[in-house]
Amino acid sequence: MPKYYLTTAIHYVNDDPHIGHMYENIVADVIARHRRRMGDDVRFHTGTDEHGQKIERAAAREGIPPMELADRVVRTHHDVDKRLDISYDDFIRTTEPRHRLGVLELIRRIQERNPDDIYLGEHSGWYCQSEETFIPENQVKNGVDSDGHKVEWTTERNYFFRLSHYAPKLLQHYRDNPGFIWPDTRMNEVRTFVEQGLRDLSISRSTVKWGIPFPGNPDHVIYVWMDALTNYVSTLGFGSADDELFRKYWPADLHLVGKDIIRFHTVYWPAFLMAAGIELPRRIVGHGFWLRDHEKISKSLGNVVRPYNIIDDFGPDALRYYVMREMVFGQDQDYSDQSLLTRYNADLANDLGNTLSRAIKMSDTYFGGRTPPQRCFVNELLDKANAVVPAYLRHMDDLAFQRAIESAWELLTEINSYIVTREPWKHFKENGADDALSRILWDVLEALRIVWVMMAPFLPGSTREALARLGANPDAINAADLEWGGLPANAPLRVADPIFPRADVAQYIGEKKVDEQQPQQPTPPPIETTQAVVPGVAKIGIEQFMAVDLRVAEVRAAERVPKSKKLIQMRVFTGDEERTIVAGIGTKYSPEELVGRKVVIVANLQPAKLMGIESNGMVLAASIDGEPSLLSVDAAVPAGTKVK
RNA sequence: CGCGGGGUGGAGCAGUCUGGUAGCUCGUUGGGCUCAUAACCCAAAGGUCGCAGGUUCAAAUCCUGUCCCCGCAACCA
Repeated sequence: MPKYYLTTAIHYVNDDPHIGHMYENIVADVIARHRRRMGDDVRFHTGTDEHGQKIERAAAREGIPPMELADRVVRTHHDVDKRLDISYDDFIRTTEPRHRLGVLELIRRIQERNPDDIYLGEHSGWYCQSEETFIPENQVKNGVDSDGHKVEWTTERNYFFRLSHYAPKLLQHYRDNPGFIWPDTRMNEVRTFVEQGLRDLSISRSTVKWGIPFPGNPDHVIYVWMDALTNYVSTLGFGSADDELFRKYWPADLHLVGKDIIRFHTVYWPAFLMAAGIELPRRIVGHGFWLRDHEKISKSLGNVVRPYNIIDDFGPDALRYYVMREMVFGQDQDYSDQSLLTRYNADLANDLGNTLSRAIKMSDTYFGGRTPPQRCFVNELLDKANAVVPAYLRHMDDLAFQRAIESAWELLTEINSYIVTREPWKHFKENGADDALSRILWDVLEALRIVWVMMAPFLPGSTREALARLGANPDAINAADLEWGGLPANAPLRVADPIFPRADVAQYIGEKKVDEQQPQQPTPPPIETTQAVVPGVAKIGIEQFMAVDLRVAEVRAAERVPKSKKLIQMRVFTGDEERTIVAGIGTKYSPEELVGRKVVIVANLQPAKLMGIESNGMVLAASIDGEPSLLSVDAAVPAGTKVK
């Protein structure tokens, strides 16, 4: 029995699961269920990534230990996975001892095999004392970070991984294994990145406490990505006394990840493994994102999607079906409850569910609650099934889930068409429940059974129910069950309520719209209020305010900064001199309309370089969601006038 | 010339690698059926495949140029 090891990325516990997490787990689950029934010995893992500074800080803001935050979010992940019927074999948390063993073993093997690959080096950057962390260059302004804390240029000694040595080996691996990264566009992207050369990677932090201590130097914590990636082997017992699973299932056959972290999985991870002398995973698959109105979903935009209501009201299979059917695998796709329910009604209620109802009802009526006594092995439904099933299987293997579902639907459509053409009700009236009618209805039920078997990985719960109603074995969903002839004759079947009751879309959207706009009630309060200004700002004295030199200035010339998105470079007259100011207001204002305008500026700001241009001051503007609105004064006020 | 994705009937999308009558879902219109969840079946209307050139017997598809939209990266002093 061939083994098949697949994983999702482990999810970061700084937030409750949303549509993105759900999607990734659903896709992995569909693959896992499909591989299982095709006869593979499947191992399917998911989990959570719980270390690192973000968690440390998020927990600190709530005034709780990091572990408490992690525990809480992990519970919601467990809960959501359960509600979505995710059939994972193991769930790893990076805070577990077994994970720590795996990470330490990975480092040990690298040090043993390639002693030069991990070395102590220096890392320089803006360091913030109060937050005990390095602040990215772009968040530092005038010696202060975005939260207003003082930063200093600091050099820290860190452990580094000699990633630079692995660029040629990685490129060779990409060449030798064209299927290593999927889809191809991602492969091209990664290859281009690696061809530009790789810099060594800092793999320890002395400024973070929440993590795994670096071996031999407990002042350092292992960098979160090195920590996190190792989950794929630590779950299998790598580094522990019992590594039987590791020996059996590694290398992974498929790592399923979001396209945003494809680089970590196709560059860092393989390089670590090469250095440690461990076999590389067979394939990394990067899926697309769910968008909202063509925009990326993010917490700061407040458009996070958590379709818990949908799951509650329509069942896990409604969501599972929608995400698998609607998204071209690998690409981005818009999410909306509206389109989900439209899909649900059109496909699941009207087609799949309704066909089940009508077929079962007829057989129930004509053949006394049983499947027809006569089976049939020559007809157009059989031909259609024989044509469709291989195509379906091919699409499943190609990760073309959308097309696989479409293949199943080809047969389903044919069934409905067949019913109308044969008019079983008319046949029954004219001839009673004779052999011919028996064969017609058995065809219908049998073809329908095959449709459901094809849908089994996507709709696990509903499929069991449907097969039971059809008089078939609810667990018979394997490759052999895709062949014509599986439905027993004269077996009891069951009439029941619609398996997918139609949704009143307009009414539902009207009532439940809250689900799209607001977080769920049980959701903890937002953890990171990104640059939320108002509440936390400290009071300052008048003398501090007076230290700010605000002045009226006249814009004399303005032009866009080439290649920037929103930067406008201006020459402004401040009463006694002209100076250059660069401002990020290009999304709202054009250079033409700025010229001649009077604006208010901070005249005594330290100069700063933006896109290589020195800016001497800041133009004041009120901004709503990043959309600036300039402060203005009466035209009569001369340039240079002080503002207070 | 930073990296990448996209522009196809009213809406949302396939198709582009491997040129050959432009396809799917929803919606609209007409007809049919009554077994079924006002479901199902048949048919119709509706597209200069962003724009301009080129290659070819033939271009949504290949090549060149160009415009627009969206992510990422770098900038919002």
